[in-house]
Amino acid sequence: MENNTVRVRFAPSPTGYLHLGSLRTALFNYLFTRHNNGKFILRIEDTDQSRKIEGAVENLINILNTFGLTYDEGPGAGGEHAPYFQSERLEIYRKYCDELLASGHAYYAFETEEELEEMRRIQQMQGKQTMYDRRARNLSESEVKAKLTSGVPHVVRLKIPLDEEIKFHDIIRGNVKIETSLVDDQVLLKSDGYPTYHLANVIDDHLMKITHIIRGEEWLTSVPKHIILYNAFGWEVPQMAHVPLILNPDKTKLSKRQGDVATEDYLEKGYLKEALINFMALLGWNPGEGETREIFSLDELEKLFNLEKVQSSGAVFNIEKLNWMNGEYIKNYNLDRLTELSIPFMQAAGFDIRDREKAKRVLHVIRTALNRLDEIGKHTAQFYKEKLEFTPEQKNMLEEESSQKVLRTLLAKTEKLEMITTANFKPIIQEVQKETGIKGKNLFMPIRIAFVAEDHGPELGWVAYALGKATVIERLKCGVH
RNA sequence: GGCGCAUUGGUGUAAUUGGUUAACACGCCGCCCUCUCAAGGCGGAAAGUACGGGUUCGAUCCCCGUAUGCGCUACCA
Repeated sequence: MENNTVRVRFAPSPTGYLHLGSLRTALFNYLFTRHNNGKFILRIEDTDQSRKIEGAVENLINILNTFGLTYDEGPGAGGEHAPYFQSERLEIYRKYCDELLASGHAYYAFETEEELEEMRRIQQMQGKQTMYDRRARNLSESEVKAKLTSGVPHVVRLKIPLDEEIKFHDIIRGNVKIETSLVDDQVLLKSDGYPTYHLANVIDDHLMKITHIIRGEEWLTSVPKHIILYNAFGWEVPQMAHVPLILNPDKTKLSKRQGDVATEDYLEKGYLKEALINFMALLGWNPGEGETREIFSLDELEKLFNLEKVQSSGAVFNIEKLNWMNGEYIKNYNLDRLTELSIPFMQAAGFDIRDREKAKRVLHVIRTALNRLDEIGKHTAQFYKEKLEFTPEQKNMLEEESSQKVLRTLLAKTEKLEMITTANFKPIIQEVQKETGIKGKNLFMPIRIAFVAEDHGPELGWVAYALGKATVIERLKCGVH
């Protein structure tokens, strides 16, 4: 039973923020795991000492949690394959690397980075392809021993078999084959003693019993290196699925240069996590079979997701559609939760939101106009005016004889109301219309202006509801002479 | 340059094992609703499936070639 449990991993390197592409990779991994009742493992690939960033891991875990992409094993969650930080597994890599050295699948190399650069420069000048010329493969045993004992800095490289063809199957792309003559003798162990991605990744995936590797397409061409490693160790190769890239509008790989790529930034702008998840899931995947719905909860996605329906070509990140989808979520969200989420944005816009009930009413009334929570300020402002300031045109409108009639009649009727609800104010306006014979713009505009000193906004009945009876009465009294 | 992957309206996608007026959504345009702004409803423009060859009675779907795009080509992941 243990043997056929699906085990999947998300293995980011902590960069300080979660790239949208990584979010989607994490999501696909998560969905695949849950769909198959498997285990989701989080592993931190922090083998690049030069890119260490303080707090990056905490941030990453935080984000995964807020999106509900919970993992079964990993930092904080424990698990029998700990530690889950590659930087804490150095001895493991070293041990397996020694094995490779002993079996002749790997070898020591002593070139400095400068020498390698020089080598590449020459190759480039000669029009040859740039790759390690494998010179250290010819070092005699005694030469190697001498350099080692005298402490010359060294790396360990993978001995790629010459002239073989590596074939493999990718769940998303089908069969792929690559000539080994084109594959570089990859560095496995760096001179600082840290493993490269390739070594650490293969060892950990095997040790952690990963059954399916789901990662970005940019890894596709390095699969042969990994397969050679699995073979050298005599390990079974996990199944693989390389998901398409997320692209900029100009079809290049989604990058920082052309907008926000950090998931955090989207949260800050008031995109809801449910909308982000929903949208990212549909970027490169769809349920197929004529399904035309597009709004899916995480639960629904878990039920529907399968790797076979993942697209094989890159998907442009269409922010217009995200905006629409986010708007859909805002319109249909539980109002109390929406209010909670909105409070920080209202605060940021400088409103006094101590009255939660009012904030809730305001949200109820303006949510249809919203695509993002950070747009809240401009739609909410009219409900939080301390005192009204009228434009000359608005003043004229209020002074009109008919306007005064409308306001007076409305005031009398409003005072009789116990409280204003979403439904009971509109009928009152209609009564005013009947009694005064005034209708259309001449009926509504004076009221709107008297209420909020604005020409636009939600329908009047709702404006009154959001304002509350006390304010409505007060404003009407102000408007009447 | 080499290698790999990809290619359905502007964008995301759909199209039972080859047979559809090539569907849905976003965006865009128009109309309706309406005090305004949104939302909502209705409708429209927009791809003959990158191009060229095959295979087939028939190809978006299978095969080959070309073009284009992207990715990789580090002691980064």
